Amino acid sequence: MTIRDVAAAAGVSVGTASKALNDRGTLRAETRQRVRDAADRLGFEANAVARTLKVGRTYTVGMITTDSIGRFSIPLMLGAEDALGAGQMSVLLCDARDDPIREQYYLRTLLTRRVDGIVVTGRRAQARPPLAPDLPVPVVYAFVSSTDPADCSVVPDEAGGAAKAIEHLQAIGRRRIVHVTGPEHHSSAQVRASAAVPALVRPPLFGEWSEAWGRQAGAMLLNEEFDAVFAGSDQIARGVVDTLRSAGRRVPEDVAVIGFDNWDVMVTASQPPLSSVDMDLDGLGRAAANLLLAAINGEPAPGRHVRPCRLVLRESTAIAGAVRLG
Amino acid sequence: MTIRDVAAAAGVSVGTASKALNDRGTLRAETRQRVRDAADRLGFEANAVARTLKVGRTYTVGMITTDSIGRFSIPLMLGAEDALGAGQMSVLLCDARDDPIREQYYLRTLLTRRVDGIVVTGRRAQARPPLAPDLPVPVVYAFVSSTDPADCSVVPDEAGGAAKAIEHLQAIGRRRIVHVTGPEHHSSAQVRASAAVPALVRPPLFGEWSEAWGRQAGAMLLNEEFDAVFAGSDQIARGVVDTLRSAGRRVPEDVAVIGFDNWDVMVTASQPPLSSVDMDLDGLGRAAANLLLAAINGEPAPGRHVRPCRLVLRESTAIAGAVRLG
DNA sequence: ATGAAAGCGCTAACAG
DNA sequence: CTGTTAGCGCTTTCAT
Repeated sequence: MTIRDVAAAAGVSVGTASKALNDRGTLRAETRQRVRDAADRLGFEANAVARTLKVGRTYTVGMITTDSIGRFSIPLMLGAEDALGAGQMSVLLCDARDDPIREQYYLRTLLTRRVDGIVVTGRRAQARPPLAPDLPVPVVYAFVSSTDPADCSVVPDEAGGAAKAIEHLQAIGRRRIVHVTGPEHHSSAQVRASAAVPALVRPPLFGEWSEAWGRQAGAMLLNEEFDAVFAGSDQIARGVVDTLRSAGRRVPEDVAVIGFDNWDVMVTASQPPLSSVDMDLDGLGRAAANLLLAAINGEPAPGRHVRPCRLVLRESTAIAGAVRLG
Repeated sequence: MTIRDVAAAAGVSVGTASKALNDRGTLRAETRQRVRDAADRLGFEANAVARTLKVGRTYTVGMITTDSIGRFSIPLMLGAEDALGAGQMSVLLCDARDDPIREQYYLRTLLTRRVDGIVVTGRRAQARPPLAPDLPVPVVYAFVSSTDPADCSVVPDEAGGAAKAIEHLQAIGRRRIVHVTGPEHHSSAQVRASAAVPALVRPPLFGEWSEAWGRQAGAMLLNEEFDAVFAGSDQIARGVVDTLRSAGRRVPEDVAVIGFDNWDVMVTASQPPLSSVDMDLDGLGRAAANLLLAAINGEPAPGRHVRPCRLVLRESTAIAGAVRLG
């Protein structure tokens, strides 16, 4: 079943059939219709492979997730996939699992398949070395960024997000703010903590990205004076909240708590529901996709593109209340 | 940069170059090497599109996730992607978002691109109508299954998993078991509940797939007598545990609790960590991929392939203890 | 308005 | 052992 068969069925040449099917050239309306009818009748589906070979574009992009696909990559991927799909692009999925060998293998596969471009995503916001030097197709890094400043990366403004969280806590009257977050060596923990530090009543507590650590940190803080917690993640926030409430502190009346990530399952299951900083990963993925599409169309936008985070307010910081201490 | 350039650089014909690069035909070792050197020197990457057009296989499969990619599709996808990658297959990602229009659009895209096969995944274990009748390529359904029994589906044995959970609770001496689960109309809730019912001390409590519902159900149960809870999901289990503990019941001493899904972030964050039923979604994805590869190679295995669930035991059912009631 | 023909990059059958 | 050639299915000049 090729365009030959359609042409034969419609009694025209393949060239004419091609024009009819693609709305090109100048054809009599009647002819066009006749070809289309024949195509429908035969259930003809044009072979994209052949077209690709002819026109030189595959309308395909590769998506490499450096670390394994996790909670962060998903919204990124979906946003990107959706935006690319709107541009008629298909997405080849490559899960590199944090393995440089796999990454290079996938890269070669993608180049061999002549993708029009590549988006690289991953969990770690930290800058990473470029995929490879001098790639023949545009690459955009989403969430992860490249150490080469000439590469196109789109990243969340984590420092800005942290600042918004702090400002919000201050706006509801809190003055004694503490910060509990992930591992000190983790770039996101560092960036968020640095942005918060000027407003903190004590040095940040670094630990793990887990609820258990949140609970532990909460316990450690019980004999200190504070009226707000900015947590480096929703999981940590939830752990903190649990401990505080078990110890009789009211949230948000006694202590307001705000998390980071706005991970639905965490923020809604927490009691009370958590205010949080949303990095808009879906939008990030979309933005990355659009930058890639632009680059493919010859309008690259090199450099780091920083996108704002958004505050999502829920009960855990709901009550402005009075300033309770000091 | 085509094979022509390589041939020219090596001083051979394109045919010879092709053979050298693909280890076909009979060539002098020296010639073969000369061609390879030229290819390396020029950084030649064979054009997979052209090869595809010639040999008729794309070594690409489509992966359609019916509902949006979520917690369940991810391990499925990754398992499948990994297994397919081992077979040199690339994966085209299609997120249909529960929209039949999108699904059909993607299906056409995939057919147009001449994928060698399609895997369909999704969150709902419930059977769904086939993608389309008489597809020219093999399709396998993973987790979701097709209503057409002739289609190839691979699904978890949810009833068996529920039975294992119940047996485990009985094995540690529990006799008054209750079941709290998701919406009654949800196929997974039904299947799991049906398997549990003979062993239950009261009718199942149907509600939602949320922690909040688990808490609520826990509260409703407080004035009943029971020594074990089989929850339809880890989230529900966690909610139940929280309520029980707040009310002074010890888990697992007074009430053993087991969940379903073995969702790491839930089972580990719960206090105590939750025993759970694991559907081995990664293995499911792998199995689906292998069935698809087999079908592509002319050895289809039609029908429903049921895979066992696995019990993962943690503290929430850790203590055998004495039978406390009855 | 339509048809004929060249060619995208590669492989494979057939000559030499 | 190596070169020549004929396509894979489609698009696109260029004639007619």
